[in-house]
Amino acid sequence: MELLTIGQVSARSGVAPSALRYYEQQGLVTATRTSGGARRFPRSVLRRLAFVRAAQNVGLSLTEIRAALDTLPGERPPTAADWARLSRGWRDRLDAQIAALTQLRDGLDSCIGCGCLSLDRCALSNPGDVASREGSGARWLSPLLRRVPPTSNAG
Amino acid sequence: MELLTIGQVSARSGVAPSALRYYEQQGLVTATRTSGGARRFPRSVLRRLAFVRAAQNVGLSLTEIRAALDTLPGERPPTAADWARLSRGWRDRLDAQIAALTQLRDGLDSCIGCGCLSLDRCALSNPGDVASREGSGARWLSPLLRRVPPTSNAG
DNA sequence: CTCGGACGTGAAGTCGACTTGAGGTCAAGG
DNA sequence: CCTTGACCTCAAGTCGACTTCACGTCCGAG
Repeated sequence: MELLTIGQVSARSGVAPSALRYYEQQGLVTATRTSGGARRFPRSVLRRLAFVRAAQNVGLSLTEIRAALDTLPGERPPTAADWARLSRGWRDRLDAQIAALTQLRDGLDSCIGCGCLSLDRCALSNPGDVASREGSGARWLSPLLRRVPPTSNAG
Repeated sequence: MELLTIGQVSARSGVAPSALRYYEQQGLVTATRTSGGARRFPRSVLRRLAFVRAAQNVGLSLTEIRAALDTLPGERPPTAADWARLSRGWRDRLDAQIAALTQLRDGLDSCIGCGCLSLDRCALSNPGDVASREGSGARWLSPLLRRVPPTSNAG
């Protein structure tokens, strides 16, 4: 069994068929077609999906993930080293996210006592001390802590 | 100057007028009206907005924030202790978020070497070891690390 | 009296990552 | 032959937190 149906890929990866079709549309995965038009995925799609999943957890958008995947060789199958290279940059991202959250928590600790919540001075409502520098932008938490895909039924 | 116009509130809080109208609609803030129909906000709205902002940074949805705000007394103006009470529960949330991210990062560290990215075993693509337990749900990172409001122009 | 600017409203649009729905095809089994 | 189930496509819907738009109003200055 060399090629997988969309149902098999879905079952093995946990990614919904509709999401797989969407991913194909977005160029994140590719599939050949049977004479009848049904998708057939190579086994390697599972690793690709794992990468997508991991990248999402780190906070990358599908666009960014696509860009990363596009740097894979293409002729030869990607090696472990390829995957490692792609995910190396994530550490910084995670470190930044953790730092931002930690700062927020520490701000919380110091704020709980006073209940100040001053728009200007409180580390909670204005973390990173970035506020009111210029009129235009970049207040509050930078877009470091971004969405992680909503896990539909774990609410 | 006891009451503030929407423009003044916006300028002092960094919250766009459209957002302020939206917040009023959602019951997050209240405003009286002039004879002409223009909103007039009490100064206390600034503290409320700071609270909203902080709660968003911690990852609460506006619905949750509204629920929290609804527990405020209402007759008497909220005290520092009130605000502190509301934000006390956030620490756990932040701790959980930090823990999840840290776990993810540590998984990354151990994965970068091998580049495995196995759907089943890799801590990166399958953090928390929750996977493949049951067929239905709750794989991947739980919805702990959720959206932080998109900071419009800080991209 | 007119103009500009700040404000009002309700409806519709935006973004990301999908899901849902309607309607159709294909292969296997009874 | 007919059904069932897995698959297909394309369009539209969903969710959250807003923004944008089109159009109308109020107020003070000139």
